[in-house]
Amino acid sequence: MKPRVRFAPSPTGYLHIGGARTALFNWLYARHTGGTFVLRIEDTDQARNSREAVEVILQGLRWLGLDWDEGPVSGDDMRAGRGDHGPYFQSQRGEIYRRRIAELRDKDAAYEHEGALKFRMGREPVIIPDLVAGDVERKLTDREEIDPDFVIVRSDGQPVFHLVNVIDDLEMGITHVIRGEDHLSNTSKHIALFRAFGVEPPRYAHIPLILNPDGSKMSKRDVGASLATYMDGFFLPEAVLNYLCLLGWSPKDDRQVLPIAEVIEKFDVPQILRGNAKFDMDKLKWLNGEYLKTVTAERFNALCLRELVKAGVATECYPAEYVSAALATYREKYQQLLDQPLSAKFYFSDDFPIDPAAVAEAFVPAARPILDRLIIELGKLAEFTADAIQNLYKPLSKELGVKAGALVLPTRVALTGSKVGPSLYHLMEVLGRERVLSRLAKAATAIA
RNA sequence: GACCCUAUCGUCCAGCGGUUAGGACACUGCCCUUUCACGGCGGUAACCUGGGUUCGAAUCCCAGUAGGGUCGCCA
Repeated sequence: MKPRVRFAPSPTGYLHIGGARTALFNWLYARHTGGTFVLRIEDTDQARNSREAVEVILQGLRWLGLDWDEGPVSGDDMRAGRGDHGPYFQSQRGEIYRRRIAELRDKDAAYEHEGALKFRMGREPVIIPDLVAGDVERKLTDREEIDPDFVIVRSDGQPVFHLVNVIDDLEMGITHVIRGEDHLSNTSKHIALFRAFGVEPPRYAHIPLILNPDGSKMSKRDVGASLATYMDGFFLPEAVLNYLCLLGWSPKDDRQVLPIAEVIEKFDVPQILRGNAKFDMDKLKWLNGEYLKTVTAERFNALCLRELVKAGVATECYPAEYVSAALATYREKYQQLLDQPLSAKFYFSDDFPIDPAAVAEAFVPAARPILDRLIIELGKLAEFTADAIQNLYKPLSKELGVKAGALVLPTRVALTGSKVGPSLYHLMEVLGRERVLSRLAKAATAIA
């Protein structure tokens, strides 16, 4: 029988990075085994539910490329969905729950207590055969020792998580439950529930949690906790996915950059690591950079443009070829554009930020004759290309008996307002002779 | 308080009885270079502690310690 796995998030309005990894591991296992990946929305908590919150989850999974075989297709139409084990929203499965609750009552596995319905839990330790942690013997805690039974239907008639989760997994024919380790202790309850229904529980695999760098639990407000951070930021989904694969799983061959197809091929549940992992944004960024190197100019430009728009740099009045040529000079130094998007403004406006320290260092009196000479020579250049400009600067510095930096620095500061930036000769070619000459002239005048 | 999981460089992983304990990120030295990057070549840095088992333990067992999780009419 082919495995059937599921990702069952609660629509809270954001997709947690840990949740994304849980989805990833389920997806990987399904794809590795040729099984089925089911998406089920656990929206029993009416208070924090909305179509938008469901959309956040669907869009997050789609962004990562984690396609599901069964489940909702949109948050708007909760009736529509792929698969024949629906509905895939718990809020629409009331009838199923009622039937199963009646079954437990009939079997005397549950009883009423203060308006609620409680499940008769055994007192013996439960063996949880976990694919990651091994056989776990779960004994009762001291509080459970007093009363091992637990509520499965609230006094307001709403069934609780433990119950609906088990019923859904049972009805949907889930064979492997791959979920966060925070559920490990509760699994004894789930196993007991399955047995009460007269069904063997699925196989369980509890994966370790993702922690903050300081070791604390990663929660909503922590840096990098929400997938939106990456979707809205300068990140490639394949890089995020790759990083997540490396957190708690390893290809065993010391490689870091792995195509997802290869991960699918190698992935298996028993190889998942047992310990929690701390989130390392630096490594994710490095990995992102590795992927960025291989991406098409179109995708790269789209990311850059989004950052420029955020920073208020208008590019729309420039020809597409110009914008694209300008962004190309940031290809190998995207980090700079990211950290300081305004530093790229010199391409799109004469009113760009100017670093006073750079001006003080570059526009010394000795720079005046150099700039004047450069203006003349650049004006005479037959072709205003990076190569031609470079071939002008090098000999000229020799002729003037100064280091190349003596020409380069004033030029760079005059053109960009900064000491750092893309390759000077290339950015000059992109900027074009007219803009270059006018900015150099302005700088030369300022020195005098 | 009880129960459960975990424990190799700062971080993520490799190691599964005998290794100079390996790779990556980060940090750092040198080279390349018009700046900043990229890249290339190096460097610093780890087996939590204490008992066992064994000729021999990072590797197996136990305890302690530490970190995380769970014990809800939250999911």
